[in-house]
Amino acid sequence: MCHSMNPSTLKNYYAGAERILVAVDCIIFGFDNQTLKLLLFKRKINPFAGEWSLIGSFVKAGESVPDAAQRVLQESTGLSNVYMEELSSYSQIDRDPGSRVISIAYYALIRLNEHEEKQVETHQARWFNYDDLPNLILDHQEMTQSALAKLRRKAQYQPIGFELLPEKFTLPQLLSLYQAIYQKQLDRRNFRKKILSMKILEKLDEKDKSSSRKGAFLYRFDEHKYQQLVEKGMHFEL
Amino acid sequence: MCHSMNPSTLKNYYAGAERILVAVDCIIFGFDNQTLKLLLFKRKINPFAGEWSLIGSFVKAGESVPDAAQRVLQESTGLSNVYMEELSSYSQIDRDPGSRVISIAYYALIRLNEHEEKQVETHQARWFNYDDLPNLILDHQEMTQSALAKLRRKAQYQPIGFELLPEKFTLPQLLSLYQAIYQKQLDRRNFRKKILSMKILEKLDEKDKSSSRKGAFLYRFDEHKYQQLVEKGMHFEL
DNA sequence: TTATTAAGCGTAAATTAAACACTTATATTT
DNA sequence: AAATATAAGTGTTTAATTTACGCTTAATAA
Repeated sequence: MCHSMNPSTLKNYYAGAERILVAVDCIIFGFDNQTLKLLLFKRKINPFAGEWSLIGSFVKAGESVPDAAQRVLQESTGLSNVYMEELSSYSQIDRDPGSRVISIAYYALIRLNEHEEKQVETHQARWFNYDDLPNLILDHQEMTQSALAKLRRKAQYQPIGFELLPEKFTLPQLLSLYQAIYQKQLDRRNFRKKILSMKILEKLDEKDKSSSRKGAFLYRFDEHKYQQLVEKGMHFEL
Repeated sequence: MCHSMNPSTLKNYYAGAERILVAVDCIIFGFDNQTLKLLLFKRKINPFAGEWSLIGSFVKAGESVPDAAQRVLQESTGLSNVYMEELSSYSQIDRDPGSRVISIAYYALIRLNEHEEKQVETHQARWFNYDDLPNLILDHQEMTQSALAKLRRKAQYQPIGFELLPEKFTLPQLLSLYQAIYQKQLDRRNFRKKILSMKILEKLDEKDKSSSRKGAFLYRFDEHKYQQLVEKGMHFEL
C-alpha cells in the first residue's frame, strides 16, 4: 500500500468529513528556587486582545501537533528542545467565541536562567507565581490546573523535575522544587536520603553559597546512569 | 464580552488559519476473567478497507471530541455512558495516506457481559486477546500499546478496574484482572488483604460457584463510600 | 572568639509489604 | 456415606520501607 500520495489523490478519500481549526496552547512552567511560575502572554489578536493568556498557535497543515507546540515555544521564549508533554485536548464547541477551535494543550518545563529577558519583553510576556495568576481567557484557567495536576503526578514517577532546575543544583534547591510541585512540606533529611539512594545524582566538588554560610554542594542529574538503572528494573519515585 | 455569536461573525476571526480533519479512535478494552481483550473492527472505507483497525470516526463540526468518542462507542457497541479516557493525539502529517488527519485516541473500558453479540456481528467486529492482535492499520498498533501503558498506570492509583468487571464480582476475579493488567503474578492473600483494607468493597451474601466447588463470595464496588474516603484523604493504590 | 544558621549525617520507631502455611467449604468420586 | 480434590479464605512471621526527629558541621557575621 502506497503511503506517499499527492494532494489531489488524498482529496478523494474522506470526502464528506468536516475540517476544523486545530490549535496548540502551552502551559510553560518555571521555577525560581521558591515557587512554581507560569509564563503568560498579553494576547495580540481578537477576540480578547490585550488579555492574559497562554501562548498558542494554530496547527498548520504541514506540521504535526508536537511540532507546532515546539514552534510556539521557540517563537515565544527563544528556546528549542524544551521538555514538553501533551496534556489533553479541549474541544467544547463554544469554547472560543472567535471560531470553533479544538485546542491541544501542552505543558513545558523550562529553566528560568536560560530564558532570555529580551524575549519576555518583546512578547509582552510575564512570569506569574502559579498561586497568583491573573484571569485567563477561554478555558486557559482549566488548562493550567490540569497541567499542574499532571506535572505533579508525573514528577512523582519520572525524573522530570530536573528540567526546571539549572544543570547544577543543590539538594535544598531540589527539595524546594518538589515542595513547590507537591504543595506540601517534605522532611529534608528523608528527602535527601531517598534521592541519593537512587544513585542518579553526581556530586560535584563545587558549593553554592548563595543561600547559606556553609554552602550546599552542587549536584548534577546523571541521565545516562538513570537510563542504565531503569533498564535494570529501577523505579524512580519521590 | 459576548460568547454567543452567529456563524458569520465567527468567520471573521482567525481568517488565515488552516482547517484540518480531526478524528477519534477508540481502544476498547474488555476482560473475560482470564485475559485482557481488545475490540477490533474490519475497516469499511478506503484506504485499507477490509483490514483490522480500531474503531473511529471524524469529529463533526458540531460536536466535542469526547462526544465524538462516545458516539463512536455507542454506534459500534450499543453502549452508552462508557468509561473513557483521552490517551493522546496522533498527528504525524503522513500518518494516514487517505488525507492529513489528526486523530485523538481514547481508551474505553467495557464489561464484556454487557456487550451484545449482535453488535459484534453487524459491525464485523471481533474481540482479540491483547497479547495476540492482528496487524493493525496506520499507527493503531502504537495506540494500543500506549493505551495499555496508560491503563496500567492509571489502574494503579484509580479504581478503574471495576469498569471491566460485572457489577458483582469475586476477589479471585479482581485478582485475575489486575494480574492481566500488570502482566505479573500477585500473591492472592496479600492482594485480598490490601483491597479489603481500603473498605471500598461491599461483601454480598451470594457466592459465585462457577470456578470452584467452594464458591467465592461476590463483592460490589461502593463508589459512594470510595468518594467519601477520598475526601478524607484516602488514597487508592494497588 | 563567639554566635548564628542552613547543610549534612545518623538512628529508633512505626508502618507497610512480602513470603508462606494452614483451614474451610463443597462438588465429585469411590 | 465416606473419602478426595481443589479453590477460597484466614493468619502469622519476617523483611523492607517510611517517618520522625536529634545531633554535628562548615562558614560567615557579630
